[in-house]
Amino acid sequence: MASGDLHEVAALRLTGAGQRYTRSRRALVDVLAGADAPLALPQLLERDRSLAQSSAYRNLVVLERAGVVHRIVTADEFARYELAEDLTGHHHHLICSECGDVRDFTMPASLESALVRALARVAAEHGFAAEHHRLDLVGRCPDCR
Amino acid sequence: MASGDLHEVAALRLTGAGQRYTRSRRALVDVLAGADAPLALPQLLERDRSLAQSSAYRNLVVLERAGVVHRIVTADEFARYELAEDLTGHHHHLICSECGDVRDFTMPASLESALVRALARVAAEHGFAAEHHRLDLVGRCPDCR
DNA sequence: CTCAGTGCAAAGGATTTGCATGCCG
DNA sequence: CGGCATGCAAATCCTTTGCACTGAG
Repeated sequence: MASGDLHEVAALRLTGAGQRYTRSRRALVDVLAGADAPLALPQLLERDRSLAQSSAYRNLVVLERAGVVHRIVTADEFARYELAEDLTGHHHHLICSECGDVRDFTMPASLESALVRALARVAAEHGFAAEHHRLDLVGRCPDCR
Repeated sequence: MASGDLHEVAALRLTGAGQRYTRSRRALVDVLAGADAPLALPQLLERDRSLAQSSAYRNLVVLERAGVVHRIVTADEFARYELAEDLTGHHHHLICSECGDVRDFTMPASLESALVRALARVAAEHGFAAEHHRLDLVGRCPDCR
């Protein structure tokens, strides 16, 4: 997605949620859009020094509620943030069990759709209203092997 | 797995890791074996009042390092613990996005193995040493719908 | 002027750690 | 006896919140 479109969509979703698309919210979206993996808060602050910690946390909550940002929790200390899937495309995460680093990957469409069908059946069996699924591959990254 | 075998395996793994299989560690394994879903710490303490909070946390770390217990992190505040997969069988988690509750489920073997093959390829492409995968289905549980 | 957004500093809360005591080997 | 395990209380550290200030409309 082009950067302009991205901001347009983000602005639309925020105003739809009764929120403004301010300078620092736009900055967060910019940083996330420029990353190829989910970022933890210290990484976000590092990539844009003008961000204040508390405001960043607060704005990430706002962006998440507006459906612009997605928050993920791995085994390590920090939560990580990425743009919502409908802005980036469906993907999964490769997580290093040693350093907690995360990378994106995708699966063959045929397998993905077989998975979705199977999960829909599972959800139905348990009376759950399925929202989404999450597939993580955990291992040692090249640096930690 | 029979309860006796379970404790035998647990004892073996702990001594193998240079650790003792003490009364409270055994109690943790008992509680986890009696649950049909991963438990958060307050739930563990509740199910066995003789457990002390700090020792429980400490022993869960020991048990995890010995490969007896597996720790999972959902989006909510508490980490959850379950017995290691080789003691219970491979399974996945149905997670309620509202209350954080977790249930176990399994997938058809054919799909599971197709998944494993695809993931092996992805790991290789990224230079990762694959350890395991994690598939979560997120939705609203019957109580929260 | 009004009110949401901001940033600093302080508070929260799950988890970890220090330390004195108890118990297994 | 020696050393790990225990449990209480205190410390940690990511994250949230209180509050006074600023800026957009």
